Amino acid sequence: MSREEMVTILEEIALLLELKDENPFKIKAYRSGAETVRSFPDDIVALATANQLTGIKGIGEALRDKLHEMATTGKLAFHENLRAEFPAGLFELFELQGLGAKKIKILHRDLGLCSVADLKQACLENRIAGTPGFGAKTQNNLLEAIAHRESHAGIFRLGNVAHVVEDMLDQLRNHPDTLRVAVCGSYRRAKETVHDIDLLVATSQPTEITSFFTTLPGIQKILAHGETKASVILDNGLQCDLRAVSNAQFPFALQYFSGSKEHNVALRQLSLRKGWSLNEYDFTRVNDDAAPLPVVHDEKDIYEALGLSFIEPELRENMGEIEAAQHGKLPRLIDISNLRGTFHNHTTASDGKNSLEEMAAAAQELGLQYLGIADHSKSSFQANGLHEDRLLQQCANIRALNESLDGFRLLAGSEVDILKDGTLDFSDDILAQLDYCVASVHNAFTLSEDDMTRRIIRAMENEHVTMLGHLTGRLLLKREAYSVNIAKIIDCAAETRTVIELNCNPMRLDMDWRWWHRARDKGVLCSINPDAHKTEQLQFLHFGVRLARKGWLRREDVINTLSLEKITEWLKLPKEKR
DNA sequence: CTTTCTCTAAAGTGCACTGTGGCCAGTGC
Repeated sequence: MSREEMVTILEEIALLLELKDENPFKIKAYRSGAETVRSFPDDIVALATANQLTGIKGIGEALRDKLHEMATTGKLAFHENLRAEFPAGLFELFELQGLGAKKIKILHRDLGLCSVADLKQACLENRIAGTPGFGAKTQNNLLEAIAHRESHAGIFRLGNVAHVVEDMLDQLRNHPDTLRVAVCGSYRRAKETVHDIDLLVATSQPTEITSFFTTLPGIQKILAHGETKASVILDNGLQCDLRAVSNAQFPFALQYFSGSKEHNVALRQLSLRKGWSLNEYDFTRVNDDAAPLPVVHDEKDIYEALGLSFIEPELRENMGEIEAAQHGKLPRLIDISNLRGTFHNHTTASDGKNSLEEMAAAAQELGLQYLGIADHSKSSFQANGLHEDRLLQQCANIRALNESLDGFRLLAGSEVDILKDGTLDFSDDILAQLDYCVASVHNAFTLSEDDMTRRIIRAMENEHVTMLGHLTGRLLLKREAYSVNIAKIIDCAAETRTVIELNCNPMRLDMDWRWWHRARDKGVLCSINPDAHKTEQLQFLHFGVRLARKGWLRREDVINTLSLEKITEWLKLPKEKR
């Protein structure tokens, strides 16, 4: 049994125990046990098999024995018995906003509901309102939550599919009949969520490639399998299409399947003006008066032939990129190699999984020159936020640790909560002792747009607030952004010289890419921050850079491209001089 | 279920918000 399967079982036990109204601390123990297994630095499956899981914090006698049973027998009797008590479809009810174990238990026990489909039916038949604990409003909210879930069916976050996409690309690239390979579609354009994955291979043996593709591991179902095209559903439900084309067709197919549709429509119109018809295979002359056809070896040649400089895939949304390319006004986009450091990262002091030292080492390994530590503040109780004394102690620890580091620095910051009225969770004299500060909203999400905007603006007006964390609080495919007037926030950021964060956590990617172009034009600076809660999550920077590119950002628009020396100077400047 | 200021038993995350039902319970951060 793999580590992932162990984690899944422990988490499922936690849900089942919740349904049974078990001791909350027992439930918490299974959750934290799952997390311990997930992030255990050594081969935990081997240790569990040998029954050597002793002295690990969070794994006591009971979990040790259960992990041993899983590792050696491939299953867990305790889990199977528990599971047999409830219908399988009950679990999906946990995905609905506003439903927890208590209410699900009532729905199941008193109304006999076993799935989201059952619940929807019951809501429509007005059978929920009137049940003790449920009213008309709840029934309505549930219907909305169900609609929300349905609208997200079959959509995936960019960050959640990156791994499997890169894996498939590698496998296809290594096939002897492959000449060129690329991923197209919204993934290539760095949309924050994607519906499906479009892969493209240049080959002279298309049938070999499509057959090979359908035998790759991790495929749940083959939807179609022809000579030049195959379509599959992966184990995670993601649809993945492959097209095999000739080497000559490859640039056209790459351009066509990368989209967006709107961008391609505009491009084809340009093409027609030159007397050429453009499709996924080639250019053709529409009549004898048309100019001779251009020679095309790669995608860049297509754009050049149409009088355009090369348009990076991230920009292809027909949002001004074609006009800019006509006039040579495209921005030189930021690249991951431009990053020198990053802000907004957590440690074990609040809800992170790694220590200061471990985070510093991981950042150095990535080639960064500095890493900002911004643990939660005291009001974020659920995240074990720091009180003043712990914050100042951490500050001292960071400065001491820096003494032993060469060519690398930790920066002492805080992710300070913006309280309901826009004041901050720490007083100015505490904040003044930090190198920088990220201010974020973590509670009272339901304020009106005006109140929320005023609240955030008040925080930005504070001299010590270097940047604004995850502006809208959205969790992609899970929770809508709270209401806030983004245009006003951007204006205020420009005025107060407050940086806005591009939070790279794949769940967030907030502020949204659609706003960055405008913010940049007003002189607002960006900080690309992973919001890392463990060392591996520093890799989120890759997603952040792709979304920054999508927002037309250049190196000079992003403060964490500054060298350690420059950023140190910059942080010392009063805000109005930044 | 785990940890510990323990040795057998107790403690272990607090608060805001929403909706329901009559002032509290469930959910989410």
